[in-house]
Amino acid sequence: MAMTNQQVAGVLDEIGDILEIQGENRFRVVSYRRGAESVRSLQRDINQVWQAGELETIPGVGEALSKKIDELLRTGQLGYLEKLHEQVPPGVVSLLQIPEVGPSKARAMWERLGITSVEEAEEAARAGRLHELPGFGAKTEAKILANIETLRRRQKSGRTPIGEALPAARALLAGLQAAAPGIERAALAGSLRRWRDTIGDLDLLVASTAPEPVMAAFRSLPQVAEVLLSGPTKTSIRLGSGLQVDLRVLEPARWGTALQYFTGSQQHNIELRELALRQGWSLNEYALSSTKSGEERLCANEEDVYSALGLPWIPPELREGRGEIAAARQKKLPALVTLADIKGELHAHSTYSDGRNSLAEMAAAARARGYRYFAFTDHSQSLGVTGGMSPDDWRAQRDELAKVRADFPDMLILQGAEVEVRAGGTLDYPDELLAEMDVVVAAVHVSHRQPREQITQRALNALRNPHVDVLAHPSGRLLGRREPSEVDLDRVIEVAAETGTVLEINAHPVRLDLDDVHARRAVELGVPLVINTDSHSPADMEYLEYGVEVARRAWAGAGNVFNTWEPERLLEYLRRRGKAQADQG
DNA sequence: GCCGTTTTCGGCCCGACTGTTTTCAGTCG
Repeated sequence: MAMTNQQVAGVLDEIGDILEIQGENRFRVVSYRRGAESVRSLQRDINQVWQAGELETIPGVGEALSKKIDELLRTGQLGYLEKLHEQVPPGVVSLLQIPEVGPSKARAMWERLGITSVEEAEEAARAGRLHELPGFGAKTEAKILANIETLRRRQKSGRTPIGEALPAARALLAGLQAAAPGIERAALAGSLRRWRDTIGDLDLLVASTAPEPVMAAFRSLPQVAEVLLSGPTKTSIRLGSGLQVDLRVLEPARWGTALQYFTGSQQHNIELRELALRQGWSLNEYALSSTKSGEERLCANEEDVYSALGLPWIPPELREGRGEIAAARQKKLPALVTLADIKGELHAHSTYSDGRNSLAEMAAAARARGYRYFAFTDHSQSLGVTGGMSPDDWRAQRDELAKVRADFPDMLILQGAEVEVRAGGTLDYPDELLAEMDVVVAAVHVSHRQPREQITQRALNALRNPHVDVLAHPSGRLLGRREPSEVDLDRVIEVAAETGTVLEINAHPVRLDLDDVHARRAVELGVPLVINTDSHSPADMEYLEYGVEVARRAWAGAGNVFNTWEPERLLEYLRRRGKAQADQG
C-alpha cells in the first residue's frame, strides 16, 4: 500500500517531535518540520517524485531526509523511527497535543512520573501530582486539566471550514469597530486572509494609537466565551464554538509590517526575514531595522515592506512558502484570476432535479450578475435522492428552455446534465443522449469509499468518454464532514491533460474541490479549470468568490480558467471536442 | 539537518504573554 504525502509528512513531523523531546539541536528539529511541511504542500505525489529520483529537489529535503523517505516508500517502515520509539514511547509525543504542553513539559511528565498518554496526564493532574514537577506550579496543573478538555472539544470539531470562519470573523471585526473608539484601520489577517480552505484560529489586526480601550472592547464582545490571555498589544479569546481569536493592536504608522507579519504564513515570513537579513535588514511586525545602524524604517502599507526588499507585492493567497518569494524576485509572479474575470457558470441546478428555483428564476439571477453564459446541469436519473432526470425529463427541460432563452437574448443558455458516474464505472445516460447536450458534467456521488484503483478508474472512465466536458468536484470531500475519496488525483490530472477535459473547482465552501494544491498541479500541466458554484438557488451564486480564491491559491491566471473565456471561444472548445469525438467514430 | 547574490562551513526569523522564576524558560504563532 503506497504512502500518501500526508503520511510521509506525518512521519517526519513525529521524528521532529521526538527529537525535540529528547532535547536535540533545535535546528535539526526545525529541519524535520520544514521537510514535513514541504512534503505536505507538494503538488505532486511523493511516490512519483521518488520514482523519478528527485526527492532532493524538494525544498528542505537533503541527503538525510531523502534517504529516510526512500526507506519509508520502499518498505513502508523506517528503522530510525523505530529506534527513536525505543527511546521515547509514542504516547509521550501525544502529550504535545495538549495546548501549552511543549517538549519540555512532556519530557518532565514522562521522565518523572512515567506518563505516556493524555489520559494518564489527566489522572496525574486530578491527583495533584503535576504541580510538584520542576517548572510546573498550581496554575500550570489547573491549566493542563482545562486544556485537556479543550483538546477533546477540538478533536471533535477540528479545523473550521472557511465558509463558517469567514462570516464569524467579519461579524467580530464589525462588532469591534462599532464598540471600540479610535480604530484607524482594521483587517482580518492570518490564514483567513490567505483564504486557506480551513482555519485554525481567527486573526484580527487593528491600527490605533490607544490600544487599551480596543482590548477592553474586544474582551467584552458578546461572542466571547473565555479570555485566554490579554496584554497591551495582544489579546486572545475563545468563542462559544471553541474557535480561538487573536487580536493585535499596533500604531498606524507600522500597519504595513504588522499586516505583513500577521498574515503569514509562518514559512513565508521566515523566508522573507531571511531575505531581509541578507540585505542588511531585520524584519519584525514593527519595522525594518538596519542590522548595522539599528535605524528603523517604518512601513505604513504592505507594498512598502515588499518594495523595500526589492520585491513586488505578493498576494496573500500565494504566501505559503511554495516558491512565491523566488518567483517574486525573478518578477515571475502570475497575474492571478479575479472575480471580475468570471463570465459564466457551467454547473447549476433547477427544480428539474434538486434545485429550489425554476429555470427562469435561475437565469434571471445569472443575468443580474452580468453573466454571458449559464448552463443548467441537473442531476441524472440514477441519483434518486435528488430527483434526477430521466431522458424524457431532460427533453421536457429542453423544450422549456427554448422558451426561457427568448427572454435572455444577451445571455447564452446552455443545457447539459450532471451525469452520475455509477459505481460500476459507466455513465448514467447513453452516449446518444450525451451527444445532444451542450455541456456534460460528470460526477461521482455514490460509493465514495471504493478502493483507490476502483474509484480512480471510475474517474478515468469519465475523462475518457469523449462526450464528457467537465469532471465535477473530483475528490468528493466535504470539509468537516467527509474525507476525500481515495481517488488518485495526480493520475486524474494527467489524464485530463491528455483528453482535454476541464476539471472543476467547486466553489461551494463545504467542497472547494479541487483543492488549491491539486488545482496548481492542473495549472502546471495546462489543464483548464472551471470555477462553478453548483448553485441550487440564486443565493448560492455568491459562493463564487470562494472558488476564485482557490484558483488564486493555485497560481491560476484568467487564461487557466475556462469560464473566463469569451462565449465564442468557450463554445468553440466544446464543439471541437464534439467534432473530435465524431472523427474518432 | 539544510543551505548559499558575502558562505561547502557556520550560520539558521522574531516577538508576546504567562508562570515560576529572582532574570528567564516555555509555549505559541
